[in-house]
Amino acid sequence: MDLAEKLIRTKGYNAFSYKDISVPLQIKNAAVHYHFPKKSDLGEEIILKTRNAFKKKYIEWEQCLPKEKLKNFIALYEKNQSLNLVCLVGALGSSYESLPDNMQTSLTKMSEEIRGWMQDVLKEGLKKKEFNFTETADEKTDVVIAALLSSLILDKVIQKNILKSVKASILKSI
Amino acid sequence: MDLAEKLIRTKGYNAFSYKDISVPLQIKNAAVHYHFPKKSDLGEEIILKTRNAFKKKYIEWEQCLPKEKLKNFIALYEKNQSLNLVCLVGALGSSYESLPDNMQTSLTKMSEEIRGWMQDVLKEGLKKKEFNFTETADEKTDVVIAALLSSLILDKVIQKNILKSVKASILKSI
DNA sequence: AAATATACTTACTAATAAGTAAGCAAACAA
DNA sequence: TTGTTTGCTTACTTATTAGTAAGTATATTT
Repeated sequence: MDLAEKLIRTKGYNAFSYKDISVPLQIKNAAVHYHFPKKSDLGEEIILKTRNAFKKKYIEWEQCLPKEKLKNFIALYEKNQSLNLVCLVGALGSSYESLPDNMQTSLTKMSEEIRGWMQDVLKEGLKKKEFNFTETADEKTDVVIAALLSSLILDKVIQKNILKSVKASILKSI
Repeated sequence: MDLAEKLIRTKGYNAFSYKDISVPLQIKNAAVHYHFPKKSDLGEEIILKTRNAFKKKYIEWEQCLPKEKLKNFIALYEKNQSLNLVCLVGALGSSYESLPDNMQTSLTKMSEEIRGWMQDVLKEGLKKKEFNFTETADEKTDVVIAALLSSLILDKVIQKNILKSVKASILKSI
């Protein structure tokens, strides 16, 4: 699953095959099919795994102040950047129409959960006067999650540290 | 080319084949190969076409004030949204590693051009006191282009009007 | 009028893809 | 100790993919 996830997040879901997993692991193609009968089963499991990992994180951060939560969230992207990986939503979402139904559904649910969490963080920060941006929390949420998502893509394409700028801009404007 | 572009921007480069072009056009597979011997030739041509279209646009906007230029740029994304298409950089960039060399190169060049243009617009707006954000123009550039890019992806995944929020947030914070 | 270029079609090839059915060895449970 | 489950392998099938070689009809140029 780790290998498959890395492949999805560098080459995309449609550009990797079970051979890309079986060869490095020195097993046969059919062994992969034993664990994940269909490629979409593997794809869905990876989404669920990522979603659970995020859930674990934000439970861990529950006692943090909003600004700290936001910084922790950005740190997740910095981790991805250091591993040269785009985020899963970006990797899969850009070819949403080509995804099997079960993957579309679980990707949508995960994305909604992340967005909902960020809305809560920004609202809490506004209430606690830790933040004082002029937009509504919902509007700000969408710029923040959108900008972070793309920054990992643009990092690769432009080969500049886009995430660094995005982080600076978010923290200054919040 | 229009058909191929649409396929790339809905399903991704690796999820479409020449059959997806030849069948609707009622021609044979080999006819497509006659015009674009390799799939990567077609891919590159689409990038160059998009780049030229953008160049034409920003030359058209040369006399506009910075804020107007920014609004025109956002309107490009609104157009894409209405057609249910993600932008080309998002569609291709998220699977950058899987792209043929010639496509990587031309995608990078186009993205740099867009980013450079936006940097100029924001610097000009700052100088003319039309904008007064606290970040540097270079930092703000990266949030703006990143947020717009993702908004079209997230629109599909979350099925909410993310671009609308992003637009509102950008215009309020600038 | 002859030569040539254009835009295909027909008919393939070689490679790779996802997926399956049947068999087998080792671990484990009754 | 016998039976069953687990985790594979072997050996396929079927479909699709990118790409090509050779031929053909229609224009266009010389």
